[in-house]
Amino acid sequence: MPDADLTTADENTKQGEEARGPGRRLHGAIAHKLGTAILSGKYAPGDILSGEVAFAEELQVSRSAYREAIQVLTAKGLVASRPKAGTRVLPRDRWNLLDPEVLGWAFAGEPDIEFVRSLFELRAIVEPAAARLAAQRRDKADLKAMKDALAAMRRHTLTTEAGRAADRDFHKAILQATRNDALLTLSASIGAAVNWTTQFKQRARALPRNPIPDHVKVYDAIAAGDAAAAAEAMNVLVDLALEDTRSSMED
Amino acid sequence: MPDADLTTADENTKQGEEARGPGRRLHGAIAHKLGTAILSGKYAPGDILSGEVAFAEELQVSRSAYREAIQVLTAKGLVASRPKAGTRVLPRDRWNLLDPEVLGWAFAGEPDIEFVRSLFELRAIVEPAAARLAAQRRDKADLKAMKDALAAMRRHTLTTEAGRAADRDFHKAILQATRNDALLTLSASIGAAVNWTTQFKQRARALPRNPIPDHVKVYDAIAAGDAAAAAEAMNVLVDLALEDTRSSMED
DNA sequence: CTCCCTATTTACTCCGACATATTTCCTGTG
DNA sequence: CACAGGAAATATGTCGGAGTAAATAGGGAG
Repeated sequence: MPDADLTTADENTKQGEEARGPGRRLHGAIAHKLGTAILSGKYAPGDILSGEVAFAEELQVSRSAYREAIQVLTAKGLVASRPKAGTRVLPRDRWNLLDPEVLGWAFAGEPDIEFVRSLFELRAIVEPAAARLAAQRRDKADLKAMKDALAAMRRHTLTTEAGRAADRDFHKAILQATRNDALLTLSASIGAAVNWTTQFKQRARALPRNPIPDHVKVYDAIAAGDAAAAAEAMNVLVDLALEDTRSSMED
Repeated sequence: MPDADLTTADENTKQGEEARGPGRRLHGAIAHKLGTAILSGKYAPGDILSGEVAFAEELQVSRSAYREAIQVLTAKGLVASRPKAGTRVLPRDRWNLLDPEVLGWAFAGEPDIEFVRSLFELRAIVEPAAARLAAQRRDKADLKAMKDALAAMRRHTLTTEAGRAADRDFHKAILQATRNDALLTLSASIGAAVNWTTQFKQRARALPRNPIPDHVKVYDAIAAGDAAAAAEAMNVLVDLALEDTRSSMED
């Protein structure tokens, strides 16, 4: 049972607009709290969060707020509610792990290293193929977006937030060039995951090598329309990230 | 604006448990209605669904029900609500297209053929790589699950629902053998999409070729632990589906 | 004539109570 | 002793109202 009160919910009412924090609404804060609890394993699949009124009292909020939070969790496939039976945590394979918010919850506490590995493995599968398609379908605007992102990466290093944002922009530009909405959505999730990992572990040694030349190789191949070279160049990039993840697993 | 009343919501109260219909709850029905409206383009990104009370009256439901529905849409990244500004439809790149429910909404009306193509393209990228991993990591239980699914596919043909379910089970067993939760979640979405397409267009000519031998080749390669052969065999499978999608685009 | 400050309108957010459906337990019968 | 039917208990689903934050429009000053 959650013993902590919801004093953390007070902060979100203060910060106004587009905060990325625990949730800018009351029910958002509750969803964050419950979501992290589920993702961290505090509530295992099959457990029932019985007692709508009990939880509402526990969290010092009205039943409506608690109910809206449950609605969010239900929408993401984490729980399912049935009258009398209570709210049950669904099995993992029903969870929508690719949801950016769920990803945030997964990385809020101690992220499961196996899950991080699976995400980078997925990235290693998708991005080279995306680079291949981008090489075939990119237009001038796409190339300009990639070029701008590269320039920004050179100005700021990857140790700064601006530099990491430029890195994300570069990959996003590639995904946009694929003219594939499903891929684009997927990349948004993966990008968020990568962002969370870098934010979680601020390890300085994470950049053992200058990433710019590898990125330039990807760009050149896409600009030249060489699909095979683009896929191979991107393969080098993501394999480096995958290796980095594997090495950090041994810590 | 939605002119139809929500009499369709009555049916969901009757059917009890795990119905796959428009929504087994009232707010679920509203979310379905609004979700399909957004996915079909009836409400374009940037449009505001202003008037909580107006919509609630329009739909003949209470504000709470409408509000819960909006909460679901918000959780899936389709809309964002702010005081005074109203509820605004977010740009497409914020949408969680991989959410099974969103996929259902996309296929509820006239599915966008470009989007269907992008989904099958994603499948063509992911599944061969998944087969490769499965060949390296599968154990006896995985192989048994695949074998059982194959047997079920032989018993029922793909023209029946049971046969298609067996097909999904086969692919799911492969994805489970990858030991990759992110891939598994993704395959659930893709499987739902494939299911929706077959359900949407009941074209008899969609099966020009006996799919069993191709599936057996995938199974044999995975059982043998031959990663390259597994990837190639799966490639044949998904390329056939992709070609089928492309040909149906010309209708 | 333009810019800034203020007040009003507007629409979302939160709250507490009522109605309803379902599960479980108990009792009676075969 | 086992099974079926009914009643009670409990959680979910629904409803209308009050509070609050924000955007727009209007007025005043520069």
